[in-house]
Amino acid sequence: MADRIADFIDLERPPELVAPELLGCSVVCRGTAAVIVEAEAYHESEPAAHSYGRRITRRTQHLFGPPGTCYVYFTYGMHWCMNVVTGREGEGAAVLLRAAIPLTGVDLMRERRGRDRLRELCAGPARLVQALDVRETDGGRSMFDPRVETVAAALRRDRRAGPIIVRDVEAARSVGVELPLRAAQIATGRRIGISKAVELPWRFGLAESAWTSKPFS
DNA sequence: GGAACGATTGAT
DNA sequence: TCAATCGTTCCT
Repeated sequence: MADRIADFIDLERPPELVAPELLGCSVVCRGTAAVIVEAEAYHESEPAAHSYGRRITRRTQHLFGPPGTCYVYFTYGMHWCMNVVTGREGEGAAVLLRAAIPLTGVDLMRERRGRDRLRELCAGPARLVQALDVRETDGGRSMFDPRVETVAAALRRDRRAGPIIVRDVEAARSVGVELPLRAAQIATGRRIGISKAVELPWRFGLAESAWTSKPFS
């Protein structure tokens, strides 16, 4: 099963190469779906990463799992964020999903978020997790299944199933994202909310998109 | 044991 | 600009 993940996207590479390829892919979870427009790369070799210094704790254990694993963490005493593990098992690399365009189950998202404005439902890592109802217990599970290739198929899974990522060209097109993306459509910049390794341009996003957590300047 | 600090968000 | 809020990290 794990070997077939490579048929989908080659996740066994550095996060700064995987992150831009996740743009335009759809995350589907518990009756909702959204198209990814912003993501950041983190690697154990730089101090902004939770895996820096090979710190393997209860919190970070899934960050060292096989590529495709979901890493969910709690922060600021109240928020949860989700990552996709990349690289080799035990490496500690991941891509933080930061923003997406709501695609399916918008009413559910509004209910979960307690907010109405479409623009703010999935624009931010903790907002995205809340809108999709991603849970702590989803950590450690794979976010890829080669048998599930479309948003519709992902939505047909067991309602209790956690987040899964698909590359659905039609779904992306329905919210104005044409795949494959051209290089010029991918913006890069400094990662948000960190105080170390701030110079790395490892934030990736859909250029000019109104759906990112912050504009790329 | 204790202090400081978050890969954030929403209100002022 | 600032408070909320609590697990993790790091120091004593």
